[in-house]
Amino acid sequence: MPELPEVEVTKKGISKFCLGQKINTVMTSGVRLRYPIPDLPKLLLGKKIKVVSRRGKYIIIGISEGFLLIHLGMSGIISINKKEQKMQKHEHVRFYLQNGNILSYFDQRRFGLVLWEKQKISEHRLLKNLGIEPLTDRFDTDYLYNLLRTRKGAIKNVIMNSNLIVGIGNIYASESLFKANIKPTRLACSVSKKKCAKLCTDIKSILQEAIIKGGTTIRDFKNCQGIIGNFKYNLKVYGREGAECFHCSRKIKNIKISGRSSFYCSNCQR
DNA sequence: CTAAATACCTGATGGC
DNA sequence: TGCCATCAGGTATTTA
Repeated sequence: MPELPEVEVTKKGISKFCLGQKINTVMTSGVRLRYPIPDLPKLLLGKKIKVVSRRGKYIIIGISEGFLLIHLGMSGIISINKKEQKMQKHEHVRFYLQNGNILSYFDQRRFGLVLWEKQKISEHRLLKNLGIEPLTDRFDTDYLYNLLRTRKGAIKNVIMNSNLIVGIGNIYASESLFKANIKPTRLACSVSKKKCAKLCTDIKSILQEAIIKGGTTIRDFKNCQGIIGNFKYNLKVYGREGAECFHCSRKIKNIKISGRSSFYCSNCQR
């Protein structure tokens, strides 16, 4: 489900409710996510939330003496509410905060994770090999060109590889490549420097706009206050198989690239 | 080293 | 109604 924009929206949303808050109670489902959930009640009771940040699609919550590392997988949602109720289906972690807010982590498919890390967070095995943040200034034409020039795989796979660039998933890969007029199957090494310049700015503008729109909700995604994202109205190719290209009116195609649906216009993208 | 396939889950959907 | 196959926003691990 969530790519960089959805994770950023989630992170921003929960920050204002949790920053500086002490954790009064912790509950867990006892069900295993991608990895087993650690003994959070023992670890976090009475501790204070100091910082909330994001690295790629990971949310990092800094709490006295350690970090909570959270990933939403395909179906994860973090919600904030105030009223007490029974643990719900697919609710795996719940924090009762001092200010009365209850923060819950839901994940239907359980591809996500909630881990506790006491060491330096950037050294964590799941974070240390992550690629560049696409919304930083360091991610520019030269950086992208140098990344692509040596890769023989499909450009779509390369920009989705989180060890190279973080945060771009199946939706925003298709959308960025459409905007840059690059066919998703094109070999990365065959993309010219001029095209790299366009792709670089298009990736940034797509992600930025998606954040502003509150993310993309196809089916499940909601921000921490239960509000869906509206970037789906900006989608030009994703999910539009058989519909007319907004630019040239030809039919949008859907092919599999490494097993993932990939939408594009065979006329506008080369 | 790179690139593609596989496995991990639940649930929705469509064909027969 | 039921059953089966396929699909879904991710990614660590395995295989080639």
